[in-house]
Amino acid sequence: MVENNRKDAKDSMEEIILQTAEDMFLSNGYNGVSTTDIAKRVGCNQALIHYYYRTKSNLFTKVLERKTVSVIKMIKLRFDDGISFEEKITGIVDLHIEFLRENPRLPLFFLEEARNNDEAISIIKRAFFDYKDELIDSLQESLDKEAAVGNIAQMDAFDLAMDIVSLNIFPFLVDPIIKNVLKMDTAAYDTYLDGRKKEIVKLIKCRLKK
Amino acid sequence: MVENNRKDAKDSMEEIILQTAEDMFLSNGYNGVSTTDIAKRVGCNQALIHYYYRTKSNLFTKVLERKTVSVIKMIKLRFDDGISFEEKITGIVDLHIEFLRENPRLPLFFLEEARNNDEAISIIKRAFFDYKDELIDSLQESLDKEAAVGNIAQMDAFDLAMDIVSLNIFPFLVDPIIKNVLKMDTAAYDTYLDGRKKEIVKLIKCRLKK
DNA sequence: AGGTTATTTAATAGCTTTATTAACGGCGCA
DNA sequence: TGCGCCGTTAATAAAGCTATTAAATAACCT
Repeated sequence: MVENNRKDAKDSMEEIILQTAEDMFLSNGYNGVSTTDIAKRVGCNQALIHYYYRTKSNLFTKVLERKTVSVIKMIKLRFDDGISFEEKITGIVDLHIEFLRENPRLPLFFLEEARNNDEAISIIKRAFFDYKDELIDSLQESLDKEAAVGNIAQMDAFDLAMDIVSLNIFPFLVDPIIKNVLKMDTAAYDTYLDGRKKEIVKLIKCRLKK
Repeated sequence: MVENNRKDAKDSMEEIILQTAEDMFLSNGYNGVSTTDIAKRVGCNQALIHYYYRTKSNLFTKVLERKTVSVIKMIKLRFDDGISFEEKITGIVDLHIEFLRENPRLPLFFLEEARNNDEAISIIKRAFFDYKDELIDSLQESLDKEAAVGNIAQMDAFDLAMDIVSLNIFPFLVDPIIKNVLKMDTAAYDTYLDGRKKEIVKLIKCRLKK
C-alpha cells in the first residue's frame, strides 16, 4: 500500500460528511439533527450519508468516539516534574480552560448525550474507565507528598478534581445564558473568561493552602 | 363563582398532561419527546394534548415557565439578618443543593434548551433579568461590609456567585456519568453528595478568608 | 328529561425522518 | 471498446410527527 495513493482524507466526501455531522451534532444534539439536514449542509444527496455510515446512529457514534479521544488526549497531557506543585495545578486549570475555549460546545454535548443515550454513556464509560484510577491515584500521590512536606493542606484528590472541573466547565455551559442576559458579545465573553480563569486559580490555591 | 365547584386542579386532565409533559421534557428535552409519547404515557388520545395546549411548543413553554418560576422562588429566599455572614453563605450553599436534590434534572434541562431554543432563552432572560442586579448588588453590599470590618477578604460578588453555582450544579450534571463510571447506585450517590456539600462549603470559606 | 357545552376519541392530512433500492455516470483497465 | 467498480443521485417505502376536523361521549343546567 502506497501511503498517498488515495485522495487526501481531509477532502474526501466521507470525511466532509463526518466533519459536518460533528459540527451539527455539537450544536444541536443527536435529536436536533436529521441526516437530511446534514446532507443539505454538505451539499450532497441524503442517501450518501447512509452509503458511508449506513445509519444515523453509526455516524453519531463515530463523532462521539472522536470527541472522546480528543478529551482523553487532553487529560493525558503531563507536566514536567521540575515545576512546583502550585505551578502544576495552575497549569492544569490553564490547559483545561484553553482546551474548552477551543471546544466550547463539548461539555453540553457530552452531558446531554450521557443523559439521553445509553450507547453514548457506554462509549464514555469505556473511554474513561481505564484512566480515572490512574489519574486520581497519581494526583492523590502528589497531594499526599506535598502535604507531608507541609506545602499544602491534606485533601482528597477526587474532591480537588471535581472542584477544578466544575469551576472550569461551568462558564462554558452557561455561555448562551450569560451572553444573553448580560448582553455580552463573544469578545466580551472572552475577556470575562480571562478574569474567570484567574479567579478559579485563586480559589483552588486558597483551598490548598495550609 | 364558587371556589371549589370545579374538579381539583391536580386531578384535571389538563394538569395531568402538563405534569406528565414536564416529567418527560425534563428527562428527554424538547426534541426527545413527541406529543404522541406524552399521550401514550398519560393514557389519553393524542389529540387531547392539542385540545388543551394547541401546539407542542405551547405546552413546552408552559413547562419551562413553571420551572423558571420555581428557580426564581428558590433564589429569592432570604436569610435572617441575625446570623453571621459565614452562616449565610453556608445556608445559601445548603439551600441550593437541597433544591437541586429535589430537582436534579433541572440544570441540564435549562442548559440544553438555552442552547437549542430561542424562545426558551428569552423566557429565561425575562425571568432572571430583574433579579440579577438586585441579587448581585445586595451580595456585593454584604461582601463589602464584611470586608470593611475585616471579617473576610475583598471579593467580587459575581465571581462568588459563579463559584458557588458552578460547584453546586456540576455534581448533578455529571450524575449519570459518575453513577455509571464509578458504579454507584442512587443511595451511594446521595451519600457522595453529602460529602460534596461539605467540600464546597469548605472551599468557599477558604476563598472568603482573609 | 332535553338541550347545551365541555371533554375525548377516531380518522386523517400533510410533513418529515430514516433507510433502502435501482439506476446513472465517470474512471481504470484488460 | 467494453466491462466492472465506485461514488453519487433519484425515487420511494415505511414509519413517525404535528395538527386539524368531525363525531362520540360525558357533564352540566334548568
